Amino acid sequence: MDQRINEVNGYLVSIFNDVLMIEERTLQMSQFKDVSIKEMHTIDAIGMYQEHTTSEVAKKLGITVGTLTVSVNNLVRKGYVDRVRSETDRRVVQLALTKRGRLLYRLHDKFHRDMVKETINEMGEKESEVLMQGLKNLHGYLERTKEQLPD
Amino acid sequence: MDQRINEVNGYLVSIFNDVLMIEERTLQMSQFKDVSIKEMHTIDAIGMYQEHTTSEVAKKLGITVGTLTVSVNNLVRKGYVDRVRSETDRRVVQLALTKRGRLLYRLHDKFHRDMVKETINEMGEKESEVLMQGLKNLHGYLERTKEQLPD
DNA sequence: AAATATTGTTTGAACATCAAACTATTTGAC
DNA sequence: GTCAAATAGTTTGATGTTCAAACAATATTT
Repeated sequence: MDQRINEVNGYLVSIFNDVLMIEERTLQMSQFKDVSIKEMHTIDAIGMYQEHTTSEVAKKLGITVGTLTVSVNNLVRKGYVDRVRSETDRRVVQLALTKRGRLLYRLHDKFHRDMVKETINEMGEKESEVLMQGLKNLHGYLERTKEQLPD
Repeated sequence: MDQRINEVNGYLVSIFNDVLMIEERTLQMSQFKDVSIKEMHTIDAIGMYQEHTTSEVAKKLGITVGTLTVSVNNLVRKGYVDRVRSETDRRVVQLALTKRGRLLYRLHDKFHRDMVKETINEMGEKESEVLMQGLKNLHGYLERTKEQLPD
């Protein structure tokens, strides 16, 4: 049992590191060299479809609003994000991707989907169901742990 | 199938973010408030047992040697890491954890192990085997992807 | 012995992050 | 309706992270 725990733990850690590393390198090799991995995640959190406020995106990313403002300044300057003041509440800023931002979003999304697709294709229907259940358990445990943390 | 991919992908992303967030918050609440999550991973890469050179640790972390030198400066100042010049090759620096560094290492390791243990305990022997197989597949795919990247 | 290679450090520039002070706007209390 | 309080976002100062490039010290090769 202890052995199993170490093995699963090891795979998880490796997977985390590899995904980040591959994402980062892939970006640097693409036409989007001016985007860091953190900026990529900000673009991902802003999302393709609806507009989202600064506060919403900051919460989703788990960073402060101030940090996001700075990052969005850079992304606007580089042409990936648009800032739009809300008409109904002039305090609110809606964030949205530019055309170029959406192009990058789709590229990144494809990387993620291909990664998972490849894994699942090697497994049967039943195994992939169990894998998902395992991830769901892990996710549930983490959500419960998060709730126990102060504020 | 497409739905399954989205679900697995979603869980993976959430798990990544949650683990990082929980690790960070747990550190801030502990007696180790002066250690960031990045520094924690550096401590983890230096490891409990053998000494490792600066180059080895940098490679493991996927950062440049220069970046590691700066980070190790801080960790030495804060009392978590010792630098020892190799006797056999005076260019080489061996990195090792101090007593306090080892204490933190064990705390972090326990967090990881508890996280996985909880998940596995909720599953039967067979399911945990399948979960591991899934993670192994994913890991294999990532390793192959990594090899295809230039240097 | 001199040229070359290796190991690590330093430095300058850009980004990431937070907390706290600040501005603009909206909401609520009276 | 006005004024106080709350809310949304920005700015700023401090610290950390990261890389590339220049550098220093040491080891290896020729």
